[in-house]
Amino acid sequence: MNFSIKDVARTAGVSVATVSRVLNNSDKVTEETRWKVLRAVETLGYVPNYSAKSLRTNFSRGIGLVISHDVDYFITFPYFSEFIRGMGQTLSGTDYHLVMVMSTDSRDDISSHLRAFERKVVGGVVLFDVMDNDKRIPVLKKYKVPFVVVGRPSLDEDYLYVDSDNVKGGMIATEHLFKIGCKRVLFINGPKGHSASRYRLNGYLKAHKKFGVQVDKKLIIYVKSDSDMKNGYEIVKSSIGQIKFDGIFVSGDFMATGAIKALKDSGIRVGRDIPVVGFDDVPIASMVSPTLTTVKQPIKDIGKAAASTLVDVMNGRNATSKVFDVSLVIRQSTSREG
Amino acid sequence: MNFSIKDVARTAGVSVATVSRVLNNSDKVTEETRWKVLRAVETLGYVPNYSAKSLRTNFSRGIGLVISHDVDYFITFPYFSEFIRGMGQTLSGTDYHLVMVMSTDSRDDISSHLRAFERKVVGGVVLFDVMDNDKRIPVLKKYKVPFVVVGRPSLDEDYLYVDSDNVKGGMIATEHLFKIGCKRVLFINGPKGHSASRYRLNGYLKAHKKFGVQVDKKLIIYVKSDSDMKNGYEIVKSSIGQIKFDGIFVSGDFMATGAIKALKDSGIRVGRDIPVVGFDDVPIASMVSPTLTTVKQPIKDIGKAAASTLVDVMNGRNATSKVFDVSLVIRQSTSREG
DNA sequence: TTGTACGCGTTATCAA
DNA sequence: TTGATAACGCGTACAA
Repeated sequence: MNFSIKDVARTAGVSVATVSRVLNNSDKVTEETRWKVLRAVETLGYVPNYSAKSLRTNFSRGIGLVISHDVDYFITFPYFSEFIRGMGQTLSGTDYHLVMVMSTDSRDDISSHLRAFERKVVGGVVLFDVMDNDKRIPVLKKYKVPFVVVGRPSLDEDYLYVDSDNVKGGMIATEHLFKIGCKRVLFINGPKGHSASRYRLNGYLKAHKKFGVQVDKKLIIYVKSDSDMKNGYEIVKSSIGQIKFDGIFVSGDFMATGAIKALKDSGIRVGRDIPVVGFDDVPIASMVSPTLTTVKQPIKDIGKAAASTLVDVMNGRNATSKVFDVSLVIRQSTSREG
Repeated sequence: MNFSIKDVARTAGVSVATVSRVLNNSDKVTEETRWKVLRAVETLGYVPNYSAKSLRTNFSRGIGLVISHDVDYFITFPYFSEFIRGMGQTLSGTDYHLVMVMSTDSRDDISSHLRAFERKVVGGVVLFDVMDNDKRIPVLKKYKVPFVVVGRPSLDEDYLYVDSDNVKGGMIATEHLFKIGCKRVLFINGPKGHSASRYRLNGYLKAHKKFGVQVDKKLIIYVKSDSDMKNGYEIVKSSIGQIKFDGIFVSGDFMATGAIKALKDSGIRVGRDIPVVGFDDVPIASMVSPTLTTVKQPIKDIGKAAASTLVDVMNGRNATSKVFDVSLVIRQSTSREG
């Protein structure tokens, strides 16, 4: 039931070399032989064996996404899902496929990436969840593994990346809160050391400068591990009474949902008393109540760009890094009417 | 930088056959030669080439998950994310890897699965999002593609599946609503034809029988396409005033979130006026307000079982289908105090 | 323009 | 217990 290139050759009455040439539309073949071959492929339902292809060409069409065991809950974040969806849309209809490697290594260990590449399970990798000066990058370079980074973890940007404009994001979120009268904006940022956290903080500070507001470092809080809803809930819960604030900027909608719940549970009116701005604009943002004002990132587009950039690199085409614009989506959580 | 088995053999002073034997701990080898080989592997940092392995053995360690282009948003559902996470946890530390194939075919087209299998990109597939009497199943059987089904789409269960007890789920959800005084429970079910929808309806009907409540077919609504939050919102919105109901059972937390929002937007108090029960118990269920009473499915466990079952099948071991228990998690959305 | 023949890295068969 | 070697399906250098 599984035909090989030989069967096609025999059926078409040509040599395997010719079949190969037609299938990889290389070299010259007459229209007639091309037609004969394609007809044979069709009748047999021939499907090329990618293992053989990969072995022969030393090239794999697997797009690697390595996920460390200890942070596998990352998969469940709406941001990540949407990102993968974007990659999928780019890869759809191509011969490339997404390979998720679940490693037992810790998140900053590159060996799983390397192994997957050497095994030819993947032909390149997407590096996400990157830290400042991520140590994995130089290693990938050293071993010549094609890769693309989601985010910008270092200043000497000597690698390909796709990112959204986090500085602008942090800025417009904070600005919006200032504009509606906030003076002391609590900033629940992502984990310290994460590149996105740094850029967003930058934007937050910029907005302060622009509006002539003094920065109070006590208002800047980093979540310990990765951002999730519980963090948002607990941080706000414990901040109430401890720190004075009249607005909240949360680095992630999921967390913001938790923050809002904490306010509500404390009898504080979201919007009227304390406005809240999130980040990402994932689907739940428009379904929670109050609906969430947030910084919209084109996550799907970032995923698409990551995939196409990586494929380009894998094929030796030159590609360029991209930074995507963000925008503020104003909803109920910053409405003073609420 | 990429060593082959030959290099290992040369370094260890043995033949490639011996190296292969050691690496696949087949056959007999003396402790001494085994040690020599392993040492050589270690020093060279040898990593086997899976393409070659796959070519030779006609076996692929890719666990296939085919996603149709037209329903790719499925990826973003919390249920799916958690499911993948479960699979990942089982696969972590093994040589198997998850392969997501984005197809351009429609969802009931099996050809992408077949192609991925014939290409040896995957060695088996997970079939999810199945319909009653899914036509893909007999085809997979015919072509001897190892597979496992998530759900139970047909009565002659002549295939391996993992599922949760949807009948019980539908039953305990409805029962709970009856117990707190509801008489007319609006049931927003998944799409018609989906196997899970059928089982949950079954449970819904059973509860009616048990409590001696007449079933009003007008109260049973199927979402058109796949369940999402908007469906929940719009269905409830348009039902208010049209149909009399005093409780809602929604087949999915995401949709339930939409349903709750619709009630709130209409000035109806969730819980006190109209209690709502969801399904799944995804993370947002405990973060929305009111928090959501829901049927908890062990989604991650289902994912784990799907992966391990498929690996068993791929290796010719015999495996058994599994049905996972569900339970009711009572929260605020069914509290009369709310 | 087309065909022959080799080799990619691995496993399995057969001899030794 | 170990080694030599054929074969898996494919692409390509070289020959025709």
